[in-house]
Amino acid sequence: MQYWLMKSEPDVFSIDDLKARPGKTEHWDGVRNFQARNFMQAMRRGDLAFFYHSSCPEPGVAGVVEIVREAYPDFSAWDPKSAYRDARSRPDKPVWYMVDVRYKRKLKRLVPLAELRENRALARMRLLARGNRLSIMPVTPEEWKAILEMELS
DNA sequence: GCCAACGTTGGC
DNA sequence: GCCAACGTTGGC
Repeated sequence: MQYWLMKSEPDVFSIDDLKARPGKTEHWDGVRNFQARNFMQAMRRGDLAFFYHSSCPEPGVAGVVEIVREAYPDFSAWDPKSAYRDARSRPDKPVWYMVDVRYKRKLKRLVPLAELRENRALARMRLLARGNRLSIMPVTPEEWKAILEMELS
């Protein structure tokens, strides 16, 4: 079992949007970065991920989701109406992949990025590394635990 | 294979 | 809106 963090802009898709979804499940499309894609392909059913809100007034960890379907081709890449369209990826030769996630819960409060930066237990967390732009990344069990503790403080 | 130019991410 | 940092592209 592995832990992950997945970024989403809440204006586009928030933890509340996921919660409101039929079956509380959604496919995580639109990842167009190779490193992030590779991490998604390493995800396994049952893995847990933090749902992180980015590019918004208060960025931070908003909730927990479960991976319920492992990587499969991201069909938005060949949807002419999609903003994520990428002609390099085709049904017979997909380049981009997505997973399905299911809502588990919202944290009791949003744990803001600013607080994560203050927690010495997270000093080496990938999310906090200088210039980090990855939208999908692994989280260590220690980091996972530390963030869940912050939820209650 | 190098690397400059460009586009994007994302915090502030 | 600004800008630092990074990934990608494309000329050579």
